Amino acid sequence: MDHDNLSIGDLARATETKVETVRYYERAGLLPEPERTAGNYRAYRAEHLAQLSFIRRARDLGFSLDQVRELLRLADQKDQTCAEIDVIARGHLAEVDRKIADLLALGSELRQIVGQCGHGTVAECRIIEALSPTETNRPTCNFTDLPKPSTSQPRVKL
Amino acid sequence: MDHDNLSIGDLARATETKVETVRYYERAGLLPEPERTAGNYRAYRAEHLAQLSFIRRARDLGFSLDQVRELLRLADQKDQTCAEIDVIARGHLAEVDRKIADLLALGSELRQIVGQCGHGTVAECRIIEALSPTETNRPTCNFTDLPKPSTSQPRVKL
DNA sequence: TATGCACCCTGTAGCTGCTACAGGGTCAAG
DNA sequence: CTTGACCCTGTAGCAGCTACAGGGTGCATA
Repeated sequence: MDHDNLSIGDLARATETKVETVRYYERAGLLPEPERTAGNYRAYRAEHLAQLSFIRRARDLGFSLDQVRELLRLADQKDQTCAEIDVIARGHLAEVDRKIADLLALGSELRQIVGQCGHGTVAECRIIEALSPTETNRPTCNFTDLPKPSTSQPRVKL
Repeated sequence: MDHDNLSIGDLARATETKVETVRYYERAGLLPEPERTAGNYRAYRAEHLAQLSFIRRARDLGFSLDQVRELLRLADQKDQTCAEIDVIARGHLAEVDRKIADLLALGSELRQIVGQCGHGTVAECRIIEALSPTETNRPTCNFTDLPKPSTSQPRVKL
């Protein structure tokens, strides 16, 4: 590849991305289609490198691909206010905080269960017991009085 | 459905699971194939309800389907020690703790970035700036001195 | 000149854990 | 006899990649 063009492999190495992922981002509309060489190789330039770096950094910070697409679009409108950018970033932060709270709750529940294990036989295992339906923890079902469908919260996404 | 059999809908309601998910668990080998009625309907019994409750509880605690399969298998060997169960549970707890740590780090980084936003134009937006490659934050690339592929840590799974 | 090797291309399938159809069959009530 | 709620199978979709298969390109070396 000549002096100011980068092959897909160069770009991938420079951003610690897999080659397949770079192609995936192109298909997904996150990275513009680059020029091609005579041999049909992708030929990237500095702007692609900058854009892919931006994408990677945003991904590292946990933004979804949709959010990254939005951020890229907004980042291009240099004279607009950054209110929308702020909304995306704050929304994502709120999501991260929510996940931390969920995981903390989960972690303490798990820790409690694990802490009770007496290292005996499976029959007396408190972990299995904690997972099994008990008198107080049994799903409501005496085969005649089933509960109605409930719209419960979606469960924690790990 | 007769007096001590449950239809898939009954089972789903009793465990707050979608019908499709129950069938999925069967295909995935988590739930044994039940008997069928004359009309080819699945006919579940109390043991299926107990097992599905176990699965749901384990899933709520964030165990993977593979882990749940293992737990179910181990839970069946009542006279063995629960050492393997303990290993799975502790391993999962360690994973949850790791994710919490990752998310806390991520959250504080995000909070710092968001806190710097001056609500001006995109051109001066500190959020975009934080995402962009900078002098100190640029991917190593002067087009002649590219870094070698590095085996970095996998990024945080949100 | 041949050949080997590293790299590139496209296209497709796989991963997790569901969820959502489409296009049909079953069954009890009215 | 129709309506409606349920059930069946099979397949495709979501995110965000990752991993081939089956080929082509480009450069160094024997």
